[in-house]
Amino acid sequence: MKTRDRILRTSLALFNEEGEAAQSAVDIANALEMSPGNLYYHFKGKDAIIRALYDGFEHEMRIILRGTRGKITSIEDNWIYNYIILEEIFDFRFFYRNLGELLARYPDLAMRFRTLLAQKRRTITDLLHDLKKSNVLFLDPPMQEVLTDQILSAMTFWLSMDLIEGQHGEPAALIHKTVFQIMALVAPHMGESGFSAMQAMTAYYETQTG
Amino acid sequence: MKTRDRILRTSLALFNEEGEAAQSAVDIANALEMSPGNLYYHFKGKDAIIRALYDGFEHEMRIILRGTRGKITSIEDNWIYNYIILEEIFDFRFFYRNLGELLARYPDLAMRFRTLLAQKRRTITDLLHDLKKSNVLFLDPPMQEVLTDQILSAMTFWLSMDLIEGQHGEPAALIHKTVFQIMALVAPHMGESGFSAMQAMTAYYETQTG
DNA sequence: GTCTATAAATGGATAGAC
DNA sequence: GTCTATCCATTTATAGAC
Repeated sequence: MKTRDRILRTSLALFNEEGEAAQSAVDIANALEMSPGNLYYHFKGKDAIIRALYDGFEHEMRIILRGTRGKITSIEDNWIYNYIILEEIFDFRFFYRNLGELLARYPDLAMRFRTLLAQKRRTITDLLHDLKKSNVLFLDPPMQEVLTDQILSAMTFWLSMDLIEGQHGEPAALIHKTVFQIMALVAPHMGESGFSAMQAMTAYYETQTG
Repeated sequence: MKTRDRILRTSLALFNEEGEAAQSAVDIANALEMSPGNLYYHFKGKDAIIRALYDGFEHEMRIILRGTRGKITSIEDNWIYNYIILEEIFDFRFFYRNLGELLARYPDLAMRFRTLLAQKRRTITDLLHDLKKSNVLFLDPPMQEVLTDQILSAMTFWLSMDLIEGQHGEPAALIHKTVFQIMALVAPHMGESGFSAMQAMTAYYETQTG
């Protein structure tokens, strides 16, 4: 593997496990058993590494967001789709655990992240629209706005909440729990079928965790 | 005013406006037109200042959380109560905009914040319980759990979301919007009256924001 | 491409005079 | 209580040898 890629891989792992703030350029070099000088030959510094990592994240996320135009028409599809998004976020969790800090430090990334968030918002809107058309969901426009915000928030801060709460369990369980919480935001708007769908989800959730 | 209090007041203002991470001990001293040495005479460093500020926040918040045992029985009471909590959080917004960072740096504060969060959770649970008793709300226990999480999340990350989204408007409008979003989490569980209550809230919200 | 060595900058902290 | 002066530690960044 090329040195550049090794640096990115190791940095990502370090950031995810120990937190981005705790790692200096020298720490990264040490973890790679490489001199700081060499690290600086490949990347101008920690900033450049973080930007390169964000490039990767953004690229992947855009593919996911674009990949499902009009294909999500059932609650089950929706469930899977949420899973895919959350898995991707989890792979770059260092970024989401430090959002405020990072976006304040890199205004260019802040702008790009906002654009990505707007894209995500559009995807959620489309998705809710499709579910309404399939008569799975019943929402008036203002409530749809609010629900979109709620989903977007849940998808952005689940990792922060986990960090705050302390006891970290299995990543799979955390992602599963978060998907469940997102579905629970939608469930109350599913009318008659909503109650039973929620029951089924709860039951399913219980077999997964309890 | 005592020097100690001047330091706390100015630090809080600086942290809230410029972000905690951007301020060094020397910056704070400069803002107070005071030597760093003098600052260190009163506080062992930025750490001690932050801890003192957190003491204040925790004290106030505990009073608010305890202050309304069994007094919230209507949706309107609930609205006001949310307002009071969010105003208090806003006064110490630097803390909430940097939660991850700060709690990682001060494990003792992390522990205290978790305890406070648990207290808040209990308050929300009690509150939902009272609203159920008053026949305003209809929830089965698992859904109540989920709704509690949703409310707690909304109350914890509204400032982060505002920071990310960029264009900051009036603080009052932001708080108002957040209260509305929290009420919108509850509204779908209010049965027949829920729809009309939500309509009324939306109308009211619209008159407030334009 | 990779290393060693070192400079430059920053922020945290203290001693001692007033 | 407050100031000046200074020191220490950490991190970023570069020059030049191999």
